[in-house]
Amino acid sequence: MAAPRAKKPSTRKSKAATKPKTESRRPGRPSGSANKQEQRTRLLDTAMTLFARQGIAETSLSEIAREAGVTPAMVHYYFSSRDQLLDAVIDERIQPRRVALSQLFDGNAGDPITVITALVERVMQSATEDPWFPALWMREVVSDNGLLRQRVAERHGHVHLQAAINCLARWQAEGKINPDIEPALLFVSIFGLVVFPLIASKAWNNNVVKHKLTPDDIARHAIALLSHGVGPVRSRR
Amino acid sequence: MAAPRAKKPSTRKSKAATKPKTESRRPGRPSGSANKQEQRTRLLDTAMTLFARQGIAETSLSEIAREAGVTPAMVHYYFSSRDQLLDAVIDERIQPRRVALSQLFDGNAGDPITVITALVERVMQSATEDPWFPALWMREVVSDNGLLRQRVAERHGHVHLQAAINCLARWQAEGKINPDIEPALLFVSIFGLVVFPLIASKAWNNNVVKHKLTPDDIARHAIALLSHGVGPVRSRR
Amino acid sequence: MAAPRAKKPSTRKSKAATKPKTESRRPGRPSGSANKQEQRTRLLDTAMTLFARQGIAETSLSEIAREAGVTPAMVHYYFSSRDQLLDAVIDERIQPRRVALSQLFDGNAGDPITVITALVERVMQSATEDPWFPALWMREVVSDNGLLRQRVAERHGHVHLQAAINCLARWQAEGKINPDIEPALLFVSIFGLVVFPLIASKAWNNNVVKHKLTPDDIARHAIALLSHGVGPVRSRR
Amino acid sequence: MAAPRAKKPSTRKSKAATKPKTESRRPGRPSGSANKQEQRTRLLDTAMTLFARQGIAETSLSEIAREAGVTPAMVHYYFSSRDQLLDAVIDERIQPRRVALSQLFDGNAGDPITVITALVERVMQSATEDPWFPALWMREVVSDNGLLRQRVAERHGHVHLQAAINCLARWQAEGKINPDIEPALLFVSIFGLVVFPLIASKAWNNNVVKHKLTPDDIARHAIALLSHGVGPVRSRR
DNA sequence: TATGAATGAGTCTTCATTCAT
DNA sequence: CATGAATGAAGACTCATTCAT
Repeated sequence: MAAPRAKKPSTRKSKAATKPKTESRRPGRPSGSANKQEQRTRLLDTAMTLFARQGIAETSLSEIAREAGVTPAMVHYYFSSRDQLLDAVIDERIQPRRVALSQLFDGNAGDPITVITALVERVMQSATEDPWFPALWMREVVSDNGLLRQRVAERHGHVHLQAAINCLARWQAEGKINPDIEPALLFVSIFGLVVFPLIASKAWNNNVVKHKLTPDDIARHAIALLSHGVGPVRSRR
Repeated sequence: MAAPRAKKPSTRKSKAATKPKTESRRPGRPSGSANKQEQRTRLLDTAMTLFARQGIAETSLSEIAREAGVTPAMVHYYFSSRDQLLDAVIDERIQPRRVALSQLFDGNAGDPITVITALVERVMQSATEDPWFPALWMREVVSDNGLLRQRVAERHGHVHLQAAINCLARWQAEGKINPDIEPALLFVSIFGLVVFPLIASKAWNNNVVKHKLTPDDIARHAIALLSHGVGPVRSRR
Repeated sequence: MAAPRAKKPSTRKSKAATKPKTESRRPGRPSGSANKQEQRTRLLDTAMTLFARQGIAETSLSEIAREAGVTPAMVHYYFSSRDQLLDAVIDERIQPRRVALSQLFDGNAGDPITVITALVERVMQSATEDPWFPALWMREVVSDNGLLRQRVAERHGHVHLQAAINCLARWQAEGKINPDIEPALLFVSIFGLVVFPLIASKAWNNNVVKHKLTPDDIARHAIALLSHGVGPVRSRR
Repeated sequence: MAAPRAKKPSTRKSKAATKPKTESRRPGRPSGSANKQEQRTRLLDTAMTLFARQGIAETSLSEIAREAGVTPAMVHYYFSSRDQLLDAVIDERIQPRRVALSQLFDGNAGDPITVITALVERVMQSATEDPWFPALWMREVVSDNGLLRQRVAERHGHVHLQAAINCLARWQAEGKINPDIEPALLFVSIFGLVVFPLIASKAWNNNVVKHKLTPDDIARHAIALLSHGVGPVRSRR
């Protein structure tokens, strides 16, 4: 019935170091007595943060409750079960982003590079707005056995994705895209080209690489790669 | 001390559907009395399979034991603890692959495209040889909070990766690589360009895309993208 | 972190014979719905009883739960861990008694014999009031490797004991106490002179000794020994 | 079936600090290939040491094996079971001492004080010869729920003790002993008067008491108390 | 004679979930 | 509306013990 989660992750994972310990409010009478909807949102936010920080399976409801300063029973009260909490995560946080990203291809005006550049930037922006975005997406949404992957597909299918792919395929048919490229994979490739480096570089700074890589560096890198491949830029036309 | 793992994942996850249930041998006096090393290898293999299929946190030692047809106590006998099992996974399965992949850049002879193509093919080959490779790598090794990420870094650092990056940087300095590309990210980008589509396409077939994508399709796609970007191929030279 | 305890003691130990099996209430919805503090106290009482009856290491949390008619998880609910249960035992049962006994020397009025007699009687009384007192004290509090010894010292030190010793030393300086006696040892000697015989005689009756020794017999014995030593009473003055 | 023992005592007990880590021989081919009897004796010695250091329930057979530099299976080989190891401990280490101590009263010549003094000294000597003596005796042999108490009684009864008590009773009848003293308790009182202080003072030095108490101090204290009680020495004769 | 491999039973602990209040 | 109390189920781990070699 319940969704997987793990023991207190007393692993060597850099948790202690990572966790900024948001001054976990002690339970008790809610200070502002926020209305139900606000409270729910707050809990969901807390969940997203912890899910991204430690992984979904590694985060218990008690942990979420503690971090949000409420009782574990209250998390249940608001979401009925762990399972439904995950559904809420998907419906209210994941799916809207999926739609927003795919929609860039909707008014399939413009040339590929423009739209793709926009996509890269939109992804980058998402990552900046919601700190949970890259980690959670990569590990739980697109990973093969990610805890949300199957659920996302079951609940919302791939309609928007399909539309984007169709657009790419049309472009390819029109000769605007390298024919060796597989349109269905292109969308996810673009995505990977942003998220993968974003995450990989996170733990590196001052170690593997000398200077800290900014989101802009990563976006530029992705766009460069997508625009011309690895090779040096050839003379235009 | 112990690494995270999850309760019996009785989630909606398509587990039941996914699990091919390899006719889990019932425990009992060992039939073949394999020697200790073989037995250990068998257990490690089982662990890799389950870790890739369900995720590490979602796989209990009992599950591994059951799947391998031994008692849970025996898993302990061979690995002493969950923690050390993960260390074994890293030292004996993950790290060798990390090294092998990076080493392609060692004799940094040849031009970028050749080496990169070789890398793509080697990754593809790894994925074919070891079914656990893509899923485990993506979710546990490179994901931000992957259960192996930190541990891999702690145990083995990034020496080989560094060497590969240096090679790429040299090429860039020699004008063989697009200057807008970030060498440090390139390696992981190449990787992502294979693994991401590999995984993403897995659940799609007959759904998002009409024809089943073969490993070759994916490799061709990746190489095309890396060679020239999305744009149509320009006149050679 | 966890404190030692032992496997089901299915030894030859006379356990089965000894255990009066207090009609272990079956778990289930609480009949009387005692408030939390009462419940906690009841559990602590059960723990003290079993700890005294079998030893601390030999008593598992499940055993305590069973005896108290609750689930093992509930013992955790009330004490969080085996370790903290032991801390509760010390803080709420052991230390108060330590203080009470030492305090007899506080208003150091009166002559040695009077105070010492009072001490003997107070110890005797403790043993009568709390059946767990002698056994637990001897085996776990004062024994060299008793499971509580170190913990008691760490949590509460020896302040009161020190005060009592100071009082004894003062009396000795005033010539009221045999100069060959070591004041620091006297306190524990008195204690031992009551507890040791109390415990030793417990299993003897009708065996080593013909008539059952009452607490009074033991107290008289201890006081006689402390007052004049083994020798026959010499002419007064 | 098995006798109680505990988990790896990862308690706060000062183990780490206490354990002198006798350079635990690694298992392997026995160096000297000692004959069976010697080997057995060595194992028993190791067991006594650990039992005294940590308690019986807290010492696993593996621990004994490790400390002795043999395999756990070998401990079994030599003693057949945990239970029988305890029996060996009793028959070969405990009981001989019990007899030796009681025998002091055998040739009931001499006056009480002389014999009692001899007893105190013999106990003291035992404690010096065998480091395990005081701790083990107090916690496992005489404590109410000591793991050896019942077993000792079952295996060897109290014959010698009885003889000693008879001797004391006779002396009392002859007016050589304070009539308020209970002869049956006197023996154990004498014992307690040495062992109790011996153990209690162990952890104190430089803390509760300023100067380190030597065995001689303790013996003198015990004899003083036994000879004249706490009061100042009255005019001799 | 000795031991490596294996296991069953039992420990502490954590969690999602329920329910009466 | 919220929660304190309680529990069943499961997980990692440890140990004494067996047995084939």
